[in-house]
Amino acid sequence: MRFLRAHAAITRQLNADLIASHELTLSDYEVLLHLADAPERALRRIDLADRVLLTPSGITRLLNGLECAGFVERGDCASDGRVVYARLTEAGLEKLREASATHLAGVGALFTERFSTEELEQLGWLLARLPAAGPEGPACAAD
Amino acid sequence: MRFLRAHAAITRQLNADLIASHELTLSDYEVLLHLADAPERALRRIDLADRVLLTPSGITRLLNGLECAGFVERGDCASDGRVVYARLTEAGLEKLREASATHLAGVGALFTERFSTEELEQLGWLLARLPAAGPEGPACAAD
DNA sequence: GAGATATACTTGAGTGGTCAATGATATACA
DNA sequence: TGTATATCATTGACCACTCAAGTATATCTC
Repeated sequence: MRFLRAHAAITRQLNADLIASHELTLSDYEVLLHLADAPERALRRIDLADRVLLTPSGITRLLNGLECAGFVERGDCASDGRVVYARLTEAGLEKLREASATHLAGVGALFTERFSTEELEQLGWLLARLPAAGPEGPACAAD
Repeated sequence: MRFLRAHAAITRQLNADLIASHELTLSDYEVLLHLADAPERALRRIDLADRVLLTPSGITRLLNGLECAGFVERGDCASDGRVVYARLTEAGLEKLREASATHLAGVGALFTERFSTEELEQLGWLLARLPAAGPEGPACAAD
């Protein structure tokens, strides 16, 4: 209960901050982040879906927005005609850099300034035992 | 990051379980739970909004569904003409009882069986320091 | 007691996402 | 080689929710 409330409140907050300052959804941000971290700055849509916990159709629609804004571009795969890569553009990388300032400040206010290093470690350790918390993604150190 | 992922995955899971077995959203469930715990089993809509972290309009629409299903009824307030109470009906209480079996089993699988009592305490203690985690609500012990 | 201001709720329009169905390609195997 | 099955992506229909605006009632202050 408290866990659920806590998260809900936090995501809202971070999301609102991001939208207010950069017109980017928290999901948008996460997608950009994962792309920036991937080899060639490109990822198959389905892998993206896995990483940000969205359905494939959610990813399609989200990427429509980012492509339209010029932050991400589509790319075909030579060896598999079914896949369509999402590749981060220079503009997207730039946008991510700007947005990360906001986001990291928000995260800082919520976590870093609120807990000691040991507490953060403890928290991370506990949460890692939840299913689907999955392997480390980019920027885990900060969150 | 991990925190956000963990929560997102968990809420989805619990929500899906609840919908599959009782056609109830996780928010619906939380509303019923708060009502059951309130004096007279009734709450002002705005208080409900605070407790389940939804906007007033979200509550209005959610309650439309629950009223339509007969789980909640509207009630005027004698001393303040603006407020409309949401009161849990017998059917609603019954529904809550059924649903809580599912929900608590889900929570159990995710938390209770995964952490020791001390760890749960630790987790609760850490999370309580997050903003908006707010005061204890009903059933906090289990979550 | 008459505004001005604040509070409780609802509504219309829009958003971010889901699910189920579809099309296209890839893989496995008789 | 051809058919069955699985996988990747997209689309249409829908849902839960938000925001901004509107209505109605309450409270405060002069």
